[in-house]
Amino acid sequence: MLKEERHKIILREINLHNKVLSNDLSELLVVSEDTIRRDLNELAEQGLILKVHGGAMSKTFHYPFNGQNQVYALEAKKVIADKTISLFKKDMLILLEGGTTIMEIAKKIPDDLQATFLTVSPQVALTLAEHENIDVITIGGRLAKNANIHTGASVINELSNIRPDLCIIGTNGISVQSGLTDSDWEVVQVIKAMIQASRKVAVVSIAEKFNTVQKIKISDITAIDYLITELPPESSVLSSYIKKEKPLLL
Amino acid sequence: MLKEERHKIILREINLHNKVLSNDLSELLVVSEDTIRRDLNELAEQGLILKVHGGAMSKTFHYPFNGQNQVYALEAKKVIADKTISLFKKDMLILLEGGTTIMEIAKKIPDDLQATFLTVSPQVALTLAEHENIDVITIGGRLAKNANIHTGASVINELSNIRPDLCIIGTNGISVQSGLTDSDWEVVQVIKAMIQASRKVAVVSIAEKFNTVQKIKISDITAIDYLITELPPESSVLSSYIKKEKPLLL
DNA sequence: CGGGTTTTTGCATGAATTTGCATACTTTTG
DNA sequence: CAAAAGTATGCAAATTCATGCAAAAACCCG
Repeated sequence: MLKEERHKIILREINLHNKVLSNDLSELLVVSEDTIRRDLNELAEQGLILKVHGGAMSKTFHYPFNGQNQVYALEAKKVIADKTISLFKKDMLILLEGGTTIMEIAKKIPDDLQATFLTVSPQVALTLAEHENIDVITIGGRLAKNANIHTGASVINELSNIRPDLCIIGTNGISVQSGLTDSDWEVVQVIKAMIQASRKVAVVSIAEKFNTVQKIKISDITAIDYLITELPPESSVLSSYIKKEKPLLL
Repeated sequence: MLKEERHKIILREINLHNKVLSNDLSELLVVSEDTIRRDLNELAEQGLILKVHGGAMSKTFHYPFNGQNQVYALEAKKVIADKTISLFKKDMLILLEGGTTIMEIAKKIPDDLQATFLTVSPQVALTLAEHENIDVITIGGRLAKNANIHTGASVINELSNIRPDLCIIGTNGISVQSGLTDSDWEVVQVIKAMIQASRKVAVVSIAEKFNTVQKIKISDITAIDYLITELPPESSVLSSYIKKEKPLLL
């Protein structure tokens, strides 16, 4: 059997069934597993497949949603992401909302972090799934078209049954007077439930959103444990948000 | 024996079997392997064949993966998508699984269709959300990394509480003997529950997957109402799958 | 036909590729 | 954390390959 012939059969198997085990291939092609491994490595180097422990997978599944439009204030959001990730510890149960800032966080999570993530956003779920060592659980429900997060009674209900260590929400409006605000009633209900469920709440927001107010109130600032922006904690914009040392600035 | 004559025979052999071994050719044509090698090199230079270690292979057979990250057998899947969409009617409740074929369906749904879609795949959910007039409900759960669909007890449980009009599943293996099969236990449980929940079940699969068997059984062919491939319904490959006019071929 | 030229062929040699095994190492799993 | 499964690495045997060369065959043209 020619090597290239094996390669074709392997590619076919993967394209047909999305994944293969070295074990099965070695039986199917009647060669040693070493040879199969060498084949898989070659195909992976050519970028045709994705090598994983014990076999290989189709690349097709991974990240079809990368062609996103440009993210506004991307650099600031990356800074926020790094700060936020410093809160993540091993074996934590972490609840993530949706939005572009949260997406940056999901992207930048270190590959060696072991933790379980819950999210109401399909995009965030898919991004999280790229990291080997984390478990991803999606809280399903009606997909709100504008925000692309799951909403509705079932989401609220599921949230009432969990108790995450930490919850990260990106807000639409934040001000000392009105607290956290948003413009979509359904989304507000979900975020309220998220805050209610979690032991600690972190709000991530670029400085530009500070002192803006939307139509519907989510919560007071006092309910927030961490407030994370791209600015240094001692920044003057932030000082007015602090009452009795809460929230903690990062 | 003239060189050109040998070349013709070699090309015929390759077109016939898609590959040749230098060894076999040397016996067949009663010349030394060196000569065969020289022949193969010449043919390869003319771009007629693909020279590989130990022999040569057909060039045309060199696989339907055009670029990288491309969907395998995309055209076939688009044909399947069109056929499948013809089953969708106004106000239906339709349950979709995941996978590249289902993704093509999700993309091609007409914008004027009013219906509610349920899915266990974040990718499918996001794609569906692009269409104005449909409601999208994600069934959440633990995100299985390899298949990118939600699995686990919560998914099974949620599925037991709904009764969709139609369920579309893409299978991993399908054969008359073993029915629908897959290689991932968690995924199998979900698909079983999907079939159980739904009034009608449609299976979509490219013809290439027919008569392949994976390790875990999902269901018998008799549980399927519609079987949709890129081939015309009268195709001979399909006839053996029909017992008592079920499933209906599209 | 025939002699010179070109092309083709087979062989020898050493180099390169491929494969399976042994070993030590890493990852996964219960 | 220990057993099991999977992986990387080096190595040796077998096969295949490139190259140079000389003999054989084919070709050309008068």
